[in-house]
Amino acid sequence: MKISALNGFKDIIPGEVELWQHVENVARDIFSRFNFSEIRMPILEKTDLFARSIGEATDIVEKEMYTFIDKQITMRPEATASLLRAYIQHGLHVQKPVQRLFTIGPMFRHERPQKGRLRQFHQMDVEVLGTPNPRVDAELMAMGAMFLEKLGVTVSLEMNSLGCPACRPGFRETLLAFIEERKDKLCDDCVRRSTTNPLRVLDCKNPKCREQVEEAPSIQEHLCDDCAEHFTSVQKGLDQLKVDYSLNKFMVRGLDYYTRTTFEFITKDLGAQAAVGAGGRYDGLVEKLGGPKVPGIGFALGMERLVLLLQQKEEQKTDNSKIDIFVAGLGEKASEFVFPLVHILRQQGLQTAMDHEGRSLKSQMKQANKLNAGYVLIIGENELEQGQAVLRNMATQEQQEITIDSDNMKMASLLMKKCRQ
RNA sequence: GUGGGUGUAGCUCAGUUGGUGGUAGCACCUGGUUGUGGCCCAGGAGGUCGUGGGUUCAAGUCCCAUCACUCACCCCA
Repeated sequence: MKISALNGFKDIIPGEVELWQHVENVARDIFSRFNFSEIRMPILEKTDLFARSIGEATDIVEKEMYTFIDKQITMRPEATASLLRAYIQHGLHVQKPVQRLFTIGPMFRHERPQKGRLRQFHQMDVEVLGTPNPRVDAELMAMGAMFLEKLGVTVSLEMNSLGCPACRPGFRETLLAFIEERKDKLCDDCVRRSTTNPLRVLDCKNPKCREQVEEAPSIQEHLCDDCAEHFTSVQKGLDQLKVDYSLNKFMVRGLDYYTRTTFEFITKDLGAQAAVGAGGRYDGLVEKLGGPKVPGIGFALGMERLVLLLQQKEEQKTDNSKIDIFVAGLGEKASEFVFPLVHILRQQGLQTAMDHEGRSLKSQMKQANKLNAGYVLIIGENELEQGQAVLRNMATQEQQEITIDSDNMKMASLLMKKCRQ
């Protein structure tokens, strides 16, 4: 029986991994422009951490976590909880009143895989801890937009406010009353939601529910004064930074901890998985996890989704990988001479390849061509006897004779010069 | 957890009413050039037709089961 990877788990093989590196490189570039520092956390945490942060009643905690039951530890289903745990544990709030952190890595959720959704998936997670300032909300969204634009994916930004513990319960009641009136016209899922998470009825995909919900009360009109002021300030900030966005009173978020600002970067090109990035404010969460009473806001980008979008955009990304020099040794004697020389070239910093299979020169030339080598150094029995090797420039097809020096270091520095000029 | 679709070479796919697995394309190897790449030409290698049963003289093809993949629902990045 052939062994294959687990369902929902994927290898990222050469040819594809370059795109991932590209996404990460762009992210690190943009995030550092915004003064973010990287943090890396372990993948395993105590189960309780996620139960407390994400919410006991959410699907993620109820049935999607990879948990070692006997040890009460869980592979993280998202990054925010772990990041906050590290923030609290190391007292990062004392070192700096406002922390701007990001992390990149795998997350695990036992859901049924589909397009843009795997059981092991990768997120880039960005968090700002220690400031309630609505400008930061706008700044974060602007950074996300800048990153996605730099990558070259087109998305739309949608924003909403979910209020705070002062105003959301009131809205919840108003909404429940509205739902109760037309319960018979909603889908089964929505009837269930009305008891588990009424806000979720607002973003049901069912067209009939959408129709019903059209007239539903808007949370944006039920915010308390503080939340309303925060909400308008965020919008003002986005306007100042010239970030395109639209308000979506139906957008709610799945995780319990969100307060006030929530947002999503949405694409039409990924089927059911519309969100390539999403997040929001979570002002009570750090305290809830036993940390200082500090507000926070953050968002996550789904890397699989970004990579899919990039793959769709340009069918074949031209392979730019290139090596400096291919050393072709012909015959056993030459191979023996060439073997340590190649090592010196690598020590000197040249990307160097050679063949170990004793293949013909023609075959080795083909390999060199495939590797996109800048130069090929040809050394066979003849060259060894005459003390002259051939250096071929693959682009210009020009060849020149190089004196073979028994001192590999001298030979290497000569080749360095030739190859790098 | 629920529903639909698909499983043939490393990849993309042909395969007729059941009648011997394809000179198919890409990729790989060798040769055409005593020791010189891309293009071209010739040749080669590569398969338990997802797996296990069943029907039949005969199954890649029909039936059942199972596994995997995939899309969607739920949920979510």
